[in-house]
Amino acid sequence: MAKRKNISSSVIRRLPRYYRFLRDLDKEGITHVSSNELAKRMRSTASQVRQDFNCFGEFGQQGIGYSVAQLREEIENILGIKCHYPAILVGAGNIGTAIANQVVFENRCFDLVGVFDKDPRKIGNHIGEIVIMTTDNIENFCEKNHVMTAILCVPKSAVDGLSERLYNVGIRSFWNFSHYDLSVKYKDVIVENVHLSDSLMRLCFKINRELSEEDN
Amino acid sequence: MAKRKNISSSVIRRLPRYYRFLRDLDKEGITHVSSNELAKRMRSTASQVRQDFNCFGEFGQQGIGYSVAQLREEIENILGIKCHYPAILVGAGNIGTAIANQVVFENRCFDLVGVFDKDPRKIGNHIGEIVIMTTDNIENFCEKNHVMTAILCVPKSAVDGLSERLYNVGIRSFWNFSHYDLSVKYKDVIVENVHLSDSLMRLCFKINRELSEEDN
DNA sequence: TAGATTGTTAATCGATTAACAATC
DNA sequence: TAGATTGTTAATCGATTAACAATC
Repeated sequence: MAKRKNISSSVIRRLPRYYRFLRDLDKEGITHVSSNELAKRMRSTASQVRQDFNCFGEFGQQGIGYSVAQLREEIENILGIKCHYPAILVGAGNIGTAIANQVVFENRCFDLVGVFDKDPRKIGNHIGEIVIMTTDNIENFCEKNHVMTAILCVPKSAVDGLSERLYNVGIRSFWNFSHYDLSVKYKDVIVENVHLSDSLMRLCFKINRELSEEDN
Repeated sequence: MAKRKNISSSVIRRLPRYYRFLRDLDKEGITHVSSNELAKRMRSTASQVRQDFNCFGEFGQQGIGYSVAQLREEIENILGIKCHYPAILVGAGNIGTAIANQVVFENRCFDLVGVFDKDPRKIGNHIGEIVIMTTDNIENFCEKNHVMTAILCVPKSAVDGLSERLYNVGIRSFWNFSHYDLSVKYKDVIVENVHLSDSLMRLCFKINRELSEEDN
């Protein structure tokens, strides 16, 4: 690990992508890679690759490049993938259920320990092996289970009240799928937003721009 | 609309968020807003707000501010939300189904005209009013229906072959949920990526960083 | 040794912030 | 008119790219 500068958000954004490409290289049986080769694969630049890695330490060897296995391991440590943070998911609707099944159960850094919904018809149903509980006693559950992170898949109207309750029992990190900007209300909170409709609007914008350029 | 500079990706990233906040202001019955007020709400800066809007034209009035309704409308036009692009969704698994029901049916820029899956057991099932079809004849369907955009919710292993087929029938815009970097392979393609597991890893990283800072 | 490639410093480029004249 | 706030130019800050000495 070593160095600890202030990592810029640009670098953070790229980290998981490095990890993915290194995992692929590893699978392909490639043992060493130069910043130049890696950059080509990722459509990045050798300079950027080296600068990014140098935020964290010196992982390469002059004249030779980087050991794929070692670099992969380093990035794994930097990301902290081997941690186990107890997490809950709130809102067992379409998205919530899909996220739980397809992403959360497969990830290695967060352990899903509870799923909550306010719809009485859903209470008692299962997601994986987890029983859906009512949100009424969510505070107790969080305290008992030392919940670190909440995954928010509830509608916008419900986030405000809910996030406040979770904040009050000490939860300070959120994976937020709702159309609500948590960081506007709380500033000592870690938030990763997945604003799906924002993403779709950006796609729309890019298409329009492309089409209007063709007209010229 | 007016001006047409090269809009930076930083500005594009922020556009849908402006749109959301303006919609909220509108709902609250607020008719005028200054760059300063808007910035406060969004935890941005007045300078940035004005700079961003000025990429597209002059929407404000000195001494008074911006008309919420007008600005909202302008951003709607900039984003192109009122367009109707025929889109297909490929991969009717957990995520695919959730995305279709919760995001795609509710958006206004893309019309979902077809859903595809290769699993024979899913063929014939419905998502909303749309019947799930086999991917075998996806090319024909795309051509007949002038499909503009593909939403990719298939596993990584399937993306490579599938995206090639879609590219070959002329599809040049993708909303990509798979762990695969389409833009590495095709450079004349518009891609919006939603790499969910990348997002979760970033959250993990940020938590770890926070915790290790507390140790100091 | 010669060639390759790193780590790192310096140069460039772009994005954000500050300042201010124009004007409602 | 005086106060407020824009649009826009200039200054600052940060991120990316280029360059190169160190070294495997």
